[in-house]
Amino acid sequence: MGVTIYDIAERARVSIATVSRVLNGQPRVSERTRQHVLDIATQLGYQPHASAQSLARQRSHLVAAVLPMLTSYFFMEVMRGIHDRLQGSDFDLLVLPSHTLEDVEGQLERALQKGLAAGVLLLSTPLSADWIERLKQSEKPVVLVDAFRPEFDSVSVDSERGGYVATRHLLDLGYRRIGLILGNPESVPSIQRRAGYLRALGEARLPQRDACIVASRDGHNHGYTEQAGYEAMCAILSLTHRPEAVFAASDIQAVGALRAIQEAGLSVPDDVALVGFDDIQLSSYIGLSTLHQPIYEM
Amino acid sequence: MGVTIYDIAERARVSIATVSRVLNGQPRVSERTRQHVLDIATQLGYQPHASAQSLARQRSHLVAAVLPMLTSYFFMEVMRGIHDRLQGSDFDLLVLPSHTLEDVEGQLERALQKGLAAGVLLLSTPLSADWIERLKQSEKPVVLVDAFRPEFDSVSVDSERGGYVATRHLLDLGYRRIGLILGNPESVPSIQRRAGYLRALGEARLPQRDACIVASRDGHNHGYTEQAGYEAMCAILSLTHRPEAVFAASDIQAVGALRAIQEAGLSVPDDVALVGFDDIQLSSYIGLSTLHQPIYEM
DNA sequence: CTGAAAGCGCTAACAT
DNA sequence: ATGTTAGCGCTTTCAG
Repeated sequence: MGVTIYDIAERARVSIATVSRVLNGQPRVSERTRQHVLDIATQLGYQPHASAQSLARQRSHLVAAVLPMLTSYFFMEVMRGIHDRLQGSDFDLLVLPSHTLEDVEGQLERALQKGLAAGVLLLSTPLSADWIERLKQSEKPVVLVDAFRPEFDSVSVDSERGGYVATRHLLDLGYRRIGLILGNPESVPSIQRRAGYLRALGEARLPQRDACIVASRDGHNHGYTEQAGYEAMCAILSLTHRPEAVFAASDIQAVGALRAIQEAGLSVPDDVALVGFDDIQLSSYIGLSTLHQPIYEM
Repeated sequence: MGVTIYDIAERARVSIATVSRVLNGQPRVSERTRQHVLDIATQLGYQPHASAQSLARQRSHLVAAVLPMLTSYFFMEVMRGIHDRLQGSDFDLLVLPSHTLEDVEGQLERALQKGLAAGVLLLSTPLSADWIERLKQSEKPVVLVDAFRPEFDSVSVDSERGGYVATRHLLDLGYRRIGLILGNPESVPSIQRRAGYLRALGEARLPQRDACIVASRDGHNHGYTEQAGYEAMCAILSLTHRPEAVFAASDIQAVGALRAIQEAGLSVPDDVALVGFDDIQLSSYIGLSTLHQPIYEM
């Protein structure tokens, strides 16, 4: 069924060691046998057995990425970024997505499993002190994306900037009471967008009212759902001093928020201005600013 | 560095065979030793070596998914679908994304590599007769998603329906000359959306003008880019009988198309109506209709 | 119920 | 330049 180096060795009348050397491009082989072995290998359609190779070499060619399923745009961009850098590196990508925060631990466990991945990528992943310790002791290179810990190499996505820009936009339009709809409060992008939002308000010397900030506690998709947006907007609409404008941290939540506004018999933007974090429009602001070094390390 | 079954065997004063049996929940072990071994295993923080296990068992716990990077929405939904069904199956997902059609072959090769993946998932992937043959001989279970070949199990995404609904919508609004902007013509979703578009026109007994259908030949992201949408719209605008409405097969292309319209000094929808395949809005139409059986097979 | 031993396919000393 | 051999960590007969 599967062609092994033994099959090649037999046909080529050499030892498996020689075959291995040829296949790995090692020096101490005569040009003649090299060609011969190579010919037979292609002729037989040989493919190395990935697991056997990993076991013998004591290292795999897989990179595990633990990442939350947030908005599709975010997810896709991150995948694209990783993929582009993995191109030609002969590393393959193992994705360990997490719908909820609870999923994360299991996926981290997976990512650190012996003999599975050579390196670990953590995307927008909240880490407990406990896990930081385990990651450090894991011997595997760990890179954080869209999060920062002094202990690890990291790459960041400027979610803070996105939050700032969107809020600033509303301020420029003249709105003063601005609400904010976030995903789960522990979610890294939420924390950052919130920071950007607060920075914009601070610069405008406007009061920061906690009641205007509504984060979702629904764990599903880390709170980045239409339903979460709907509920958050309902909460905001019921405030005494209702905000004049609302910034939803993701487009999917904006859709839910819009529904809430309409059901309340209000209109956009006359009664309440609504700015979704329209992923496509704002894409230019989100630019992935990468630190290349860590990637090459793996 | 890594705890092996030898370490456990030594501490537990049993053979590695027994340890293996316990760890695999096999029957012929006394309850006493079972507990003992289990205790020591957790105490030592044992984790099986993934590659060693795959090699010995002659099967891996990985599923390879070859998928094109189309629109983020499509990508995400598909990932979500796969992930949900992989949940609890102890299979992990290896993603092999393709930016262009040329990438696909390399990824297919990867997916079929010995000892790597236990099963292969092909998403919206155009297959040559050559590859169909190789896939059939690969011994691995192959499942097609958003594509159909009698040779394999398949799951479909109703792109045809999406194309139909969108076109129908424009017809209902009274438009008669409707243009269509697609991704690469070979791309499966393009083919299907085109079919849906044609069906809608057919039902309305309207002529099908090929000039109104513009597919992208830019391989990048299979033609699903802002630039491709822009160019396609430019081509459409230059037609003698310019369409009154245009349906772009993806939202990202619609953005490019919009830019083209504006640059031409025209307005939407007065001069040209534009319907993007707004992923969020149409999400209900795209529903993944799944065939569960193949998944369980793997 | 448990242990010894033979692989799984490949790599990497260590010979020759 | 090439072959022999001992693992890599785990599973799985086959004996007992």
